Amino acid sequence: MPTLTRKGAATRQRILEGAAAHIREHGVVATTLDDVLARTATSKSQLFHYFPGGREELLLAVARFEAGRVLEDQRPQLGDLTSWPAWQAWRDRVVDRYRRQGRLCPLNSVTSHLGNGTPGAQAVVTELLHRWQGEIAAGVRHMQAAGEIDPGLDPDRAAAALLACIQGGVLIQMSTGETTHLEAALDMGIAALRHH
Amino acid sequence: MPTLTRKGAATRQRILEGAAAHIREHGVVATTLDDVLARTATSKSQLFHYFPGGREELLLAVARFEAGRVLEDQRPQLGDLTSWPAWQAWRDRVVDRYRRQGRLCPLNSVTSHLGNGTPGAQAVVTELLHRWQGEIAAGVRHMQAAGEIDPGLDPDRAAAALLACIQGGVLIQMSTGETTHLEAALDMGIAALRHH
DNA sequence: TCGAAAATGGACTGTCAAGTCCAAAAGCGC
DNA sequence: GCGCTTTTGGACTTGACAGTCCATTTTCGA
Repeated sequence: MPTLTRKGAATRQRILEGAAAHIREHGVVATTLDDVLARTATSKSQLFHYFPGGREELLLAVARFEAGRVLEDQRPQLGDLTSWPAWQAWRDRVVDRYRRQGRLCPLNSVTSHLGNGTPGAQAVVTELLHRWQGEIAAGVRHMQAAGEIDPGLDPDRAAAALLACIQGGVLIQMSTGETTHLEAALDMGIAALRHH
Repeated sequence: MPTLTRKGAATRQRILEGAAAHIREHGVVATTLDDVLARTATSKSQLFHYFPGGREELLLAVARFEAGRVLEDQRPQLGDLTSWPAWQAWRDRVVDRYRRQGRLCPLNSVTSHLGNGTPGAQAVVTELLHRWQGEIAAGVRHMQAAGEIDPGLDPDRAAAALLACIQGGVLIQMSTGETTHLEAALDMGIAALRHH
């Protein structure tokens, strides 16, 4: 593994971001290496220099890149679920994020194309889900400590359910283009926390 | 469109089911027309005779085929959500169905590969979702009529939320292999109906 | 400034799979 | 059984795209 010079690192990053952008716009299936090359003004040898594993390695890198954005896009609300208005603000932020994103979910797209069973893809997704669920659970615990949520509720299980609500809502949005299901599911999930 | 003889219809069906089976086992990406031909003991000309649109038309047909199974696999419980034990039985059936299916969701796989925006794919999925949600909503209404659910609850919105719970739970199962999220989300969704 | 290591350009190859074509066989209404 | 339509076999064409290779240029530490 050769050490990267400043220029090399920049090129690698350019390829990665270009690939991510192209995938976000056109989907994985319609993204060839040549597309990425053209868009980023790089050559084949560069791509294979920085991603020796070729297409597969590049896709995995894109998956990691996109996974990193998911939680960041929910900041700072996700880390501050300390009051009911804060939960509502987070809910709005999530809905807004996915409404903006539109019908394409790059992460889902990439990982399902890579095969969900692939070790690499699986690692990226499960780690994201795990952290996501952990942050929600932390919010639940905080509300429990504040006496706002029944202490008998299992925070992890509740967070798991809420996470599924989001995933399902987004998945449905992929097909319908509407965020109504996402909103309904999130509202129901949060309401369930309050009235357990 | 030539009229199909008995033999022709059988061949067409054989190709369709063979393609669906191969996709369920190996995923869309790893399914070529030649694979399908080999498995179904047919020739190229036959495939293009019955599916003039080629691969794309075949995939769409597979999507329709798989979509048709989804609700059928939830019978008879889905059509009979008339008591809390019945809801529980349905919940168990859904969990069981997806546990059996394992990590591959043929429908999701096919449609996301076809592109969720494609008119054909979109029609198949939205119609399935619509009918699914309708059946759940009918169950909610029935329980409302029986005085078991708060009549102030919007049945369609509740059904939308519950549907999102399922979709999200299944999506997470694709990556993790576990049905814990699906179970947690369904339980929460049904509990929300009771305690609204 | 010099030389090794890294970065780059781009032509070239090989593979694989979708889709075409035509001639031969089988089915079906009469 | 006759003739028209449907069905079938399978070779062939075409195109696309991942991945390879090597010569050349640039970077960067000593």
